[in-house]
Amino acid sequence: MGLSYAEENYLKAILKLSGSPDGTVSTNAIAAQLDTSAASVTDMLKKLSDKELITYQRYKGASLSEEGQRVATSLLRKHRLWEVFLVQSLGMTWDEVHEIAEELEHIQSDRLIERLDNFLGHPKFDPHGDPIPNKQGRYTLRAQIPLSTLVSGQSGMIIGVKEDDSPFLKHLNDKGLSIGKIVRVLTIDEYDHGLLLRMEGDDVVLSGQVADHILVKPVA
Amino acid sequence: MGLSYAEENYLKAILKLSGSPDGTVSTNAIAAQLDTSAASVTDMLKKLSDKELITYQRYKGASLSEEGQRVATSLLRKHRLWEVFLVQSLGMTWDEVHEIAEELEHIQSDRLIERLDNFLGHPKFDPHGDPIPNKQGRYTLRAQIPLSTLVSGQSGMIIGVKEDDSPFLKHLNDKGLSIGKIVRVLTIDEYDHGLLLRMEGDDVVLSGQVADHILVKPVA
DNA sequence: AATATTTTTTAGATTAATCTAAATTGAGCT
DNA sequence: AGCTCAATTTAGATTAATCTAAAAAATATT
Repeated sequence: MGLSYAEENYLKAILKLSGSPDGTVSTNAIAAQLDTSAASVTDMLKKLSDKELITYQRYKGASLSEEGQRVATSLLRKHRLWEVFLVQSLGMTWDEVHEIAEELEHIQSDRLIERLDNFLGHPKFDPHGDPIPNKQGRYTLRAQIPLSTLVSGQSGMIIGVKEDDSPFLKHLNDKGLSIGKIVRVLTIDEYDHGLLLRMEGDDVVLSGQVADHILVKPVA
Repeated sequence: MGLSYAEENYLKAILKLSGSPDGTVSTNAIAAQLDTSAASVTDMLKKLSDKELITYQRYKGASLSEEGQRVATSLLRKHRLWEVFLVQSLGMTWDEVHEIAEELEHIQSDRLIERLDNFLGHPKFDPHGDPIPNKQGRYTLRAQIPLSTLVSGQSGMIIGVKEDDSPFLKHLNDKGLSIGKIVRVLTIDEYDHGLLLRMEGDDVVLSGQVADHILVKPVA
């Protein structure tokens, strides 16, 4: 028997919040992540615990079991593969694909996903620069650091973002920033940490907060 | 606000059963189609009527409203476009795509569907030979007749099937029958109406019932 | 250590979709 | 017109997921 959308979303939230695949997560943190009440979370944690998808102790929080990790990682894999498809094949923009992938990730068919993976050429990263777990749930970690940590004169290739929300991604798009682009830091404001960047000849101004949420790979 | 999966499935069932986009459908027919109880159907018909997606009169049956037709046809469009994608792009077989498309058709995004349609080259028919409604809900009807109506010596190109269920499609696959193949009727059994066909040099035997569910376009 | 605060859980209700069993309606047949 | 029977609807329950408000446990503060 498959899991419900709700159950799957809880597992994803726990994986996301635990950061490390292991690690325990509080009821309130999950409630905030899923924008629901703590009481609902408690109910669901009991159910997931009964199904042995998580380890749960009253008042102590929850962590994914082996099986729970498997399921959650598989959802991540599906989500990210669909995002690649939407951007690469259908030509959608990276700021509009997240919500659609949020629905597509629940489609039930292992065969479909393996075919899709093959069709896309086994990509290792999604359009936001996040790594795509392989069939076994393993994924490469990429050397990525916030753009805000570069020093004046240094260059970096944009490989991802920390925030997934649409307004933020749209903001980047508007500035011409996207995956693969190489930027060079011209100046950094000492007071507010705002950046002046040069990208493909154009100069772009970026606030410190925004630069903090853009991930780059340093380039020689 | 979008509709629930359940509501969408009822609209699809009504469209399918009414044959002609108009035409009224009985409670029991819907219950049989969706493999549910008549009582459940009554509940749902009331709800859909409140939302003005159908016209419904107690004890008299239901028919789609303008808006209901729009929604149901759009579902058909999505279902069939996804089937084309699964077969054409991912290389799946026509007997395994129906159930997956059954899930994919509920994904909410008009932009996604228009992009997919474009990506696929605006196909007019799905892998089962069924016409794909355009954005406005209109679709071409193709001159298609059951294989069982051909007479001895006549040839036809396979363009579709009446049954969508997997065992049936698998059966055809096993016999080497698929969309686009041209078959010639060699003999027809007078007693049980079984057929002997020639296809690409090979001879294939088919029961009358099966031939009745295969759609062909007569070929000179 | 005792108290105050925060977090989490329990209790009790609600909504959507479904079920079974019983009552009602409509249609066909003498 | 009256009767019978199938089709349909109503009544009353059930399950999953959610909510609010109140109680209980854990944590922090004095």
